[in-house]
Amino acid sequence: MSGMSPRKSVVEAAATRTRIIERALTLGSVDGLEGLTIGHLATDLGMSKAGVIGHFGTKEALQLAVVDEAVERFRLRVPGHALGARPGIERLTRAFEEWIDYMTGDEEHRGCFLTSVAMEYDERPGPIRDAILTALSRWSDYVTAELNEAVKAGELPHNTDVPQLTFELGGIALAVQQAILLTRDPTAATRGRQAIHRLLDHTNTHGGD
Amino acid sequence: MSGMSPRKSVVEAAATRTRIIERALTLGSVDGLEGLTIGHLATDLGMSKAGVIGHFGTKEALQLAVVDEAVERFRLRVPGHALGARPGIERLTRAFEEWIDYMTGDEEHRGCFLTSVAMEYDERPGPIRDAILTALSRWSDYVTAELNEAVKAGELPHNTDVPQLTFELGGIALAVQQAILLTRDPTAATRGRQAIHRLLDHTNTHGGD
DNA sequence: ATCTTAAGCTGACGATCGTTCTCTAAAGAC
DNA sequence: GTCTTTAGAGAACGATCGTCAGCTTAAGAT
Repeated sequence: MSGMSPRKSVVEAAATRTRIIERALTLGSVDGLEGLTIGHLATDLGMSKAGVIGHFGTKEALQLAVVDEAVERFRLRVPGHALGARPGIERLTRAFEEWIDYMTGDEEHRGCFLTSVAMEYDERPGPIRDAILTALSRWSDYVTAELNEAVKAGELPHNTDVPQLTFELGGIALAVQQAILLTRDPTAATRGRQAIHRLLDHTNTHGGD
Repeated sequence: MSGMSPRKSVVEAAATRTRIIERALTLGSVDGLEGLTIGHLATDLGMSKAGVIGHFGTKEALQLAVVDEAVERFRLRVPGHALGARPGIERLTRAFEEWIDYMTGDEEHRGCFLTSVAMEYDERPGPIRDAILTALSRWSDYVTAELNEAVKAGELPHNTDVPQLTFELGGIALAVQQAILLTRDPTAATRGRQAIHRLLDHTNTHGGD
C-alpha cells in the first residue's frame, strides 16, 4: 500500500479546483479568509497540501480565486434574480430582498461571504482588498443607476439624494448581516425588508419641502 | 552584553500592561484580534515574548483584556459624552454623533475597534464572542431605553417601532464604519449624521397612518 | 540588612504555517 | 503502440506560532 490514487484528467482536475474553492468558502466564512489554512483545507478534502496549493500556486492566489467565486455567485444570485423586474424601484427592491434571503441562508450556510471579507480586509492593503473594492464599487454603481432610473420615472422625488440613499441601503444590509450572524436575531430578515421598503416605497414622504 | 534591563516595580508593571494593551489595540485593528501575534507585539514593544504573555498568561486572556479595554473606552467616549444631554432624542443624537466622530478618528487611528471585532467573531464561539455580545447587548439596551424615553416624552410618535429603529440606527453606524475604513469616503461622517437625524428628528413623518 | 516577590529576558519545546522539491501514475496526443 | 503532460502524494524546508522552564535583578516588606 504505497501510492494512493493520483487520478487526474483535465476535467477531473477542474472539478477538484471547484471542490477546493467550495470548501474554502465554507471554512473562510467561519475563520475568515486570512484564517484559511492550506493544511486544514487539505485535511478536510482528504488531499495533500501540495495537491491543494498546486491548483493555485500561492495561498494569496487561492484567496483571490475564492473572492472571485464569491463575487460571481453574488452577481448571479442577487442582481441576476432581479433581472426580470422593471428597472427602478421594483428591480432594486427585488435585488435587496434577494440579498436578504441570500444572507438568511439555510442551516449549513448563513451570511454574505463578501460582506464578511470586506470588513476583514478594510485595513489590509493588497490585491484581495482591491478585488473587494472593485466588486463593491460595481454594486454601488448598480444601486445608483437603479435609483437614478427611479427618480427619472417619478418613483422617487426629483430632489432625492441618491448617494445618501445608496449609503443608507448599504447600512441596512450590514445590519442584517450582523443580526443574522452575531446576535442570531430571527427577526433580522423582517427588519431588513421593512427598512428597505421604508426607504424605497413611494409613500416615502421625504420631507415635503 | 548579557542581561538587558529587568525593571519592574508594581506601578511600572501596570504601566507595561497598559502599554501592551494599547499596542494590541493598534495592531489588532489592522490584522484583526485573531491576527494578533505575541512575537509581533513583543518586537514592536521592544520586549520578549515571555515578557508580553507573562502579564496575561494566555493569548486568549490578552485578547479578552484588549476587548475589555475597548469596551471601557467606548463607554467613556460615547455614552459618557452624551451624559450631559437631556434624556431621549437629544442624548441619543449626541451619542451617535460622538460615535461617528470616534470612528472618524485622526490620522493614526480610524474606525471603531469593537465593530471590527464584532464582525470578526460573529461565527467564532468562545469567550471573546461572548464578551462582544454582552457589550453589544448593553449598547442595544441603552439605545432602546433612550428611544422609549423619547416616545414617552412625545419626541417620537407613540406608535414608533423601537426595536426596528434600534436596528436601523445600528445599520447607519456599520455603514459609516465601512465607508471610513474600506472605501475611505470622506463624506462618511456627513452621510452618517444626516441619516441619524432623518431617523431621530421630530420632523420625521413616520407614515401618518 | 535580609528575605521574598515578581517583572522581564533567554532559550527551548512541539506544532503548524506556506512553499518547494521529488516521484507516481494516469490522461491525452501522436 | 510510445511519448509528453500533469494531477496529486509524500516528505522535507525554514519560519513562526503559543507556551513554558529557568534565570536575573530590582522592588517592597520585615
